[in-house]
Amino acid sequence: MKTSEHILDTARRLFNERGEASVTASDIALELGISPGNLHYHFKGKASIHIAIFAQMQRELIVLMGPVVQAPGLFSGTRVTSDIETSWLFLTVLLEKMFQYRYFYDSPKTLMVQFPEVARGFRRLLRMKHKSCSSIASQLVPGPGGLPHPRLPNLTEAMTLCLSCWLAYDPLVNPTDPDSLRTHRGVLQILSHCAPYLGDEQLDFYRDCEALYHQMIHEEVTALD
Amino acid sequence: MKTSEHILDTARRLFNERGEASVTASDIALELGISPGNLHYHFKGKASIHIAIFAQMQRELIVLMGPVVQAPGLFSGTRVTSDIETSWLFLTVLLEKMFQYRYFYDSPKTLMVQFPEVARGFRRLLRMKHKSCSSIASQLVPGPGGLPHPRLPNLTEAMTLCLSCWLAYDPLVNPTDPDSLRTHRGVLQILSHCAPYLGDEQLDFYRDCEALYHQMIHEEVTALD
DNA sequence: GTCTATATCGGGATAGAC
DNA sequence: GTCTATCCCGATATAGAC
Repeated sequence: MKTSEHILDTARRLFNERGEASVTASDIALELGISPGNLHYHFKGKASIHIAIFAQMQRELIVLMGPVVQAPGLFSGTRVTSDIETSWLFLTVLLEKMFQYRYFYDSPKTLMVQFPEVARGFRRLLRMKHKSCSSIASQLVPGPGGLPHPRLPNLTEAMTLCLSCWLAYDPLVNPTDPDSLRTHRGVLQILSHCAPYLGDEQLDFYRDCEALYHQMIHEEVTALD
Repeated sequence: MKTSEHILDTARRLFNERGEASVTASDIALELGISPGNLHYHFKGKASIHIAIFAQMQRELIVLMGPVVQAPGLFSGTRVTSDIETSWLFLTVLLEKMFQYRYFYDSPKTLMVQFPEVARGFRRLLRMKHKSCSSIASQLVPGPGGLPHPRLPNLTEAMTLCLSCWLAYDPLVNPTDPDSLRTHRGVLQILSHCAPYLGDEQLDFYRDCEALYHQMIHEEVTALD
């Protein structure tokens, strides 16, 4: 593995753990066991590290969401339950990937004001998240007579907001929860917006997920004892 | 008006406009037309300014939410429509107050990791927001036979998330919107979570609000022409 | 309370040897 | 590619006159 990749990995980890603002270039070098001068040889300051990490995140998220955005038919399974199962899996993978870059979602503004290309990229990702949520919602909540449900725009907006802000919000409410629980609860919270409209079969699956979640909480509590 | 109050006002304005991270103590002094030395006489660095501004926000938000949190009966009007009207007004005032301190909601983590007292205060405010949303939701969405609605916890959580994150999220989607529109849309978005459960009379009021919102957008567009 | 001038400190950038 | 050593600069803190 190349040094430059090591640098990006370590930087991302420190940003996630300690908060972007309180990590200096020297901190990253120290953690890696290389000299600040050497780090500067690979990346000219924190700025270029941020650009590189964001580009990495953008590539990986586009790989995930691209198919869904371009072909909404991906979510058109034949069985009723396949819709919500597929949505559940998709959101889990998406949220886990975002979690790897969670420092960014703590304060998107900070990096967006500094780097225009990050701002553009983030808006693009946000549009893709919006389309992904729209895809999910229109599959799970069909309108009357094949038409879109009248509340679909509102529903999509709420789900996109939840998807975008979950990683910043949940740690404030539940600071000590383990990562897997956080992701799982996030997916549930996003899907819960569709709950009032779900049919019986879909609702069963949703309730299975909820039960699984409560079971995870229980295991977590007993593990702490 | 005392100099120290001027300092807090100017600091808050600059933080909101340019982002907290990119405003230095000297910037604040320059904007006020006083010397950096004089500013340092009143507040020992940016840190104590942040503490003071947060304390101010906390006081004002507690004044707003205190009555609602302590006496949920505040929202128990006799007319059906009074519930949603009162909720609409309450959320509007609350969101407008939060808007005055919006720089904080762009990156709560940043200040929370630096100052433990801010972290504690913010969690307290978050719990009050949660209770406020719970109050609103339980009024608008009564369960069967006087019991709480089975989906009330989920609904409350979604509304609290929306209330907490709106000021950070909406500017990313609609960067150029005027402030009043942003607040109004935020209130609508929070209340929209209750829409699937609203009765006819309440739904009428909600639709009136939506119509008003679309009218505001139209006026905004024509004003730009 | 307010100013000017100066000191300090830390992160980031650079030079040159290996 | 990597190191050590040094320089630079911006933000903050301090000293002392008015």
